[in-house]
Amino acid sequence: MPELPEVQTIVNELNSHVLPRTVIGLRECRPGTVVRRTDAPEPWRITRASRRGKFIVLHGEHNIRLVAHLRMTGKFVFQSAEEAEALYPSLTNTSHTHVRAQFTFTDGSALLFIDPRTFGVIEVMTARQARERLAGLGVEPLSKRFDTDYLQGIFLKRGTPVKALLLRQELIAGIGNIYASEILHRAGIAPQTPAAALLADDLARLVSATRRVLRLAIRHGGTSISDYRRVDDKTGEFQGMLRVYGKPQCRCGAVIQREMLAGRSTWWCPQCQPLSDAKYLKGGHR
DNA sequence: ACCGCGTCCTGTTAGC
DNA sequence: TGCTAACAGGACGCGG
Repeated sequence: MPELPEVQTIVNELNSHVLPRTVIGLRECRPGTVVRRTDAPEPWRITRASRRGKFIVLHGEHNIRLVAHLRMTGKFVFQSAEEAEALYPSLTNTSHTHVRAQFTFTDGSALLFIDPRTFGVIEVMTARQARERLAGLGVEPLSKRFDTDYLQGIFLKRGTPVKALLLRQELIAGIGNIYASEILHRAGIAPQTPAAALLADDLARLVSATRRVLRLAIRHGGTSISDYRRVDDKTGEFQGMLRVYGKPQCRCGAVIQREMLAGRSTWWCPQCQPLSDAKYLKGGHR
């Protein structure tokens, strides 16, 4: 589920509503959810949260970092001291099911890690280990390094459909299945287009569409398709601005097509994102 | 190097 | 209505 805009929204809300706080307990409610690569002597203070790709990093004293990945269905839900106390001592028996881990803070408040499909993980590690963990990620699509030159480099001689490459975290960090479709639609590029067949003009539109879509989505608190919720349990608002993902019809009137590409459902408008054979024949950039 | 597939899980929905 | 199968926002590892 959570892609860059959702993860950024969560990080922003952790920073504005939850952190800094001091942890007196990190309880693993389901084995395998919390991976301890270093000791975190409690209590310890979490000062702030940051994002790298789709990872959430919680920065703490004693050089401790918590690196969390929400995968498909993970979410953080904050409980004030009053809310947490009302449910004590049946901590797992909260109004939420699927609580996989729980942070308890010195002021009695709590942060729940909820994840029905249990793919999500929270890793406790040192700052150095965290750097290594995240070292393999590609450029941040909202950074200056993400430009047409960069795309040209990673698309060079690749016949892979451009959408499959947008999803590769070691190339570009943070784009997932929904935004890949939305970005390509706004760039006017068919998802099946072989990456190397994109022209300089296409790359420029792809860069600007990526920035535009991700920024807009962040501004609207992300996309809530089914179970994504913000830390305060509110929904995001970007789902109202989706143009192809899950849509029957494009605003241009054409019927939206759906196809499995690289194992993921892919949505596009055949009219706004034409498959141009002429481009392939020319091949390469420029 | 690349592709598709199965895998980790649970929940929801579409179809019979 | 009730059962079953397909599918779901992610990522990794395998074999071809």
